[in-house]
Amino acid sequence: MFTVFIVDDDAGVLKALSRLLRTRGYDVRSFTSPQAFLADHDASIPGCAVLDLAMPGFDGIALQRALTARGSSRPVIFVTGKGNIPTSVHAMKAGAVDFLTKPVNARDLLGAIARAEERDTASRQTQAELASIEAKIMTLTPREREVLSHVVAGQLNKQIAGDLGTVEKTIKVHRSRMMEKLGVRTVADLVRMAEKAGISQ
Amino acid sequence: MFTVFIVDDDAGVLKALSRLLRTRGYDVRSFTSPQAFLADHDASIPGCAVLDLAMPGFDGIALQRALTARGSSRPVIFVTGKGNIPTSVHAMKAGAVDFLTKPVNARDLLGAIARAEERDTASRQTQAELASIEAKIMTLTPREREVLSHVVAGQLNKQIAGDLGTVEKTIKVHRSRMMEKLGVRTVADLVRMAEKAGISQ
DNA sequence: GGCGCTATTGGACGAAGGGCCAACTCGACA
DNA sequence: TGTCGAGTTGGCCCTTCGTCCAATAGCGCC
Repeated sequence: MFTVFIVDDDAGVLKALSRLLRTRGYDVRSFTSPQAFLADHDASIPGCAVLDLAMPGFDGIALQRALTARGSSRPVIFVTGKGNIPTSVHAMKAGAVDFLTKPVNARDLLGAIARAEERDTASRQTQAELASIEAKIMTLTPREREVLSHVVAGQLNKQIAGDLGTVEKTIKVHRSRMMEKLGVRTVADLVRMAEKAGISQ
Repeated sequence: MFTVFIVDDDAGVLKALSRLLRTRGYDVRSFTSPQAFLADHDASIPGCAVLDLAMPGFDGIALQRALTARGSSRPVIFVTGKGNIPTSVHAMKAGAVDFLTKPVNARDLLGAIARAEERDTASRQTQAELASIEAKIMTLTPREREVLSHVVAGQLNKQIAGDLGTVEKTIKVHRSRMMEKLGVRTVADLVRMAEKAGISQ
């Protein structure tokens, strides 16, 4: 299920868009103010935000920034009645999926939402992958982590032992347990996993 | 040296921007028509394009598309006197670095060009890296390439031999020559190189 | 003091990797 | 016909890796 969070201070727009999107199978949640949207916003729900640009006190751009600031990668689609080019460009540079002008064309909006969904899905997938890897790395002991970084650097057990001030035998044990905990069987898989986690770049 | 290719049908604008950019140390090349710019355009020169959006017959957006179509990743900055939001959004989605409105603010333009330079440098670096890897892979014999893909998949020599219908000894020879040609000494380095080249995803 | 976790090390053995030397086959090319 | 590159294989030897069994030592916690 994909949720569209609509934020617009115009109740009429909110209602019209909600109806359109619900008929297309989206779960819709409407908010008349940015504050209401941000309060208790659950970033873990797959979805995108459709934001009105011009809202009193707290415009869409600021809302986009607030989302980014709190680490949410929620895709954003802007909808505006009185925007200008610099604003639209700024929004796009800040990562907006699209920037539509009112009256909103249904096809454009649905297209933008489809792209937002793709982006959200992809981003969640990478995030989940990264989180899974980091969780596994968390289970490693400090020594095992050291061995990990030396192994992905391509060092031999003997060399690692020298660097860590111990003997090859000890490295073998750490290495074996580390591979076991990370759930990989070959060095190739280990390196790919480490690359995703950004180890030893 | 970073070159700024300016395309504008207004000679006055061309002259003014050229002067500004030259004083900032950029190499500037001016064109009064998209055709003149595209003719004999050398994509190997580090630089970015500053395009006027509204030009007779062949607008900036089409020019951006033409650049993309011919495989050039030349960063593009738009400058326009009479653009609209949908156009600016489209340009940004197509990868434009920035979309400025006339009269162009010098600081904005210089900022955009600085970002374009960063992007160009980064893109050229990745391209060069990729080209270097692909060149090395080109020197491999077909058999060596097969062995390469099996090695980065984490297979043992014996398993590779089975898959390729030969014996372990033969694989060792191919493997050794392959590593030698690719200039890597460890499997870890090999996997990282293969990842960049998009092998076995 | 005992328990669990972490780090350490030893011996032993089989499996796998890698280098060196040598040789054979086959198709392309001069 | 002879040479060359590519692919193939053999033997020999050394290094490296992985694993099993076994054991010691320090540290924090109940």
